[in-house]
Amino acid sequence: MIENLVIVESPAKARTIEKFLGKDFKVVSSFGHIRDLTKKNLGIDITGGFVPRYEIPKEKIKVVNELRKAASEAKTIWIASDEDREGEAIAWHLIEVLNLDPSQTRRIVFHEITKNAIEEAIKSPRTVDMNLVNAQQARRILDRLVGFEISPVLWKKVQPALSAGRVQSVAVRLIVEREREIINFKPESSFKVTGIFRIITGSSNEYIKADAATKFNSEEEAKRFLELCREALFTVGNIAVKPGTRSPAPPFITSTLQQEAYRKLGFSVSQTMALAQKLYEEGKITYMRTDSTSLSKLALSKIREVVISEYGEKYSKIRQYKTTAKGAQEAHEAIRPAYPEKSSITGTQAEKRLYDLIWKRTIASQMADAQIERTTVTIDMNNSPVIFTATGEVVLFDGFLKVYTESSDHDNTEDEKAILPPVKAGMELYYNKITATEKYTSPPPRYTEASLVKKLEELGIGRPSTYAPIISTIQQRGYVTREDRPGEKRKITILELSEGKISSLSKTEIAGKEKSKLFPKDIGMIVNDFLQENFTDIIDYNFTAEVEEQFDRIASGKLAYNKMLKDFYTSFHPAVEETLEKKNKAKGVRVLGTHPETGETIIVKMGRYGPVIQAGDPEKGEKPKFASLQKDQLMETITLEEALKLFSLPRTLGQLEGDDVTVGTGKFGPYVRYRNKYYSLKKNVDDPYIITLERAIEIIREKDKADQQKVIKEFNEIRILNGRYGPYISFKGQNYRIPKGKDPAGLSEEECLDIINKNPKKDK
DNA sequence: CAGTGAGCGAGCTTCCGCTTGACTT
Repeated sequence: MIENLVIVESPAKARTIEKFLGKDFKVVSSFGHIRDLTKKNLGIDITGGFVPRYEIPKEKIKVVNELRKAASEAKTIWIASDEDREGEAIAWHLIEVLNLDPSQTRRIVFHEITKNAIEEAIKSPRTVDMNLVNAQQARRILDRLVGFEISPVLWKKVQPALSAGRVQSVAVRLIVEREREIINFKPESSFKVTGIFRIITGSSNEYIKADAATKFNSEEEAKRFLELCREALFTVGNIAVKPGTRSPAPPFITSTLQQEAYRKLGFSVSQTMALAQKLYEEGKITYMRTDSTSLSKLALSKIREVVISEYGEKYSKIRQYKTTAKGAQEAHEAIRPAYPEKSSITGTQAEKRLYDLIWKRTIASQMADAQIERTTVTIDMNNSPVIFTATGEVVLFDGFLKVYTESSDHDNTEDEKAILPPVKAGMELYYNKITATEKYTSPPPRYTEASLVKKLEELGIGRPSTYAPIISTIQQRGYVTREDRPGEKRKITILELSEGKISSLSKTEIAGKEKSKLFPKDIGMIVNDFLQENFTDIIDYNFTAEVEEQFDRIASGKLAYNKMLKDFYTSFHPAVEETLEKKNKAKGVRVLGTHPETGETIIVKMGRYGPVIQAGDPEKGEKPKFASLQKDQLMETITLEEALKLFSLPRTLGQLEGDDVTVGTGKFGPYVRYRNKYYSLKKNVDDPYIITLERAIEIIREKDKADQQKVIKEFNEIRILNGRYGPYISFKGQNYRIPKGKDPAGLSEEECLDIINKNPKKDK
């Protein structure tokens, strides 16, 4: 018999708490929720008043059995799940499932994991808050209704295996709408003028870099201005010195950690979370799924000690940050080092770097403001109203900047903060060089995983535990893809005034180059438009915020959960029925034009295997021809010209030793085909539309040569090959590893068979 | 590895939010 059993959500938390509580307490973990709506069907009795039907998922049966056993052996049971909506529901499910006797069950919560806080919590137990539980049930049921009623509509009206939901559909919408803004964006160019001026101070020359405050719309205007500059007398006008301060960013929460780890370390959202999980389990950082920026009292005083001993008293400033995230539940502390005095840890390189980031951010958050002096100098011209301005920045006191500066999403390479030379008003300046550079306006940026999380958080959509899964779901469904794009070359003109001469040169720059950005795919755009048309309210950016308000009213006992659900359902469900009944299948059909030779109508649509262009209308008795779109083409932007080009493949280039050499493009990109063998074209080198027979033969010869070297030995169906990871055995489409210490070239057929039989093949 | 785009129908797919392991290569 155990005296006390404490149940928490996380096993790592259980381990920590057990240390504080002495031998009368046993601490176990529920591993999150233990019960959920039935998986196979809707799991809700709608006519009975939105009564949920719960079941214990298969993977949770073992945990539940262990909890049952532990509970039956304990005198008093303390349920210490998180103090938020989900945590309260977990507590209630535990009581129900374990059939706990209320007289020997206590609900407790603690806000920080310290001996003191836990002992305090145990002194003041309470009962389960059923209003809060009902708010969670309403949330759960609403999400199930939306997901399980709309998804089947998509299976019927768009494509099988698609999905829709309160959160994922909005995430997709953000990406689709951003892409459309980019598609419709028309870049405009103007000329930005920058001068390097010389001042004479004593015997030496010093230089000052300044930008003209006016931009010029055309090359002619820019040139005329440079002509003025050639003749102008430049003098220092105004000198304005402004003191300023900068304050540190608050400690990390899940979303800001994901953003900074992406910006500073290049980690993906899921990578960051996996690393943070590891650090948490090893007791190196506090819990990594949190929406609260607050730090415990104990942590604050520890951090203060670290700041003072490392940097001195005047660098220290205690700050408590207010949590600003919409819908934050604040069940945990901010993400911080468990032991702030440890500025580094042992572990992999990635773990060390993430820890370092968390440590710096936490320490900096408790440091003094930086004191800055910003100087703006204007330079006047005697023959033009245009002024030049130069700004310089001097850090008078670095404060938190000594440790950490937050990064931004936009690369501000131009924003260098120089120190200005000593100038006085009225001083004469001489130009050294003045350039007018053509600059294009840029479209709004595509989302990265991390900036999408930021946006979702601003909208109050999704939770710290779901940001990473949302991103993988919308990619798995094929709605969006994370990709690099090479960008396109663009010509720009630069005018330069130097030593009285104006010269013009043209340069190329790369525009629209992208790395690891989220792009919508055709099916994502079709589903988005379909939802927009038929379920406008659900994918409204404010939908979550509105239902959250109602959940809050349920939590405070002002609204009955089934009343809320009934009101929602009576307006939602008819839209489902009506869409099923009246709407045609959404294929995203768009007419591109007519074929210039045959006169057939060319359309683009979503086919069974992906987006296709189609020439000819079967309803007019024409036999349609099809061609798949290329990976980088969108149904929304493909032109007639590009579409016609797609029909030109596959084509025959000519003959090699009496057999045809053809070129086409397939599932894995462009290829050359010869005697039933495929040869991939080199990426970014060969183009299937313009490749010559000579080049194709070169590719064939190269690959054949490589393949010959690939085969080490051959016995009937057994082949010993050289692969990417070294030699291996290939037999009937299965690959087998050669045991260490064996010479691949020296293997006999029997030895090979032996290896094959010892490694039974798996069905996949 | 590299094709496919007729139509029918059975049986399957799906949500969000809590939490960590199992499986090998």
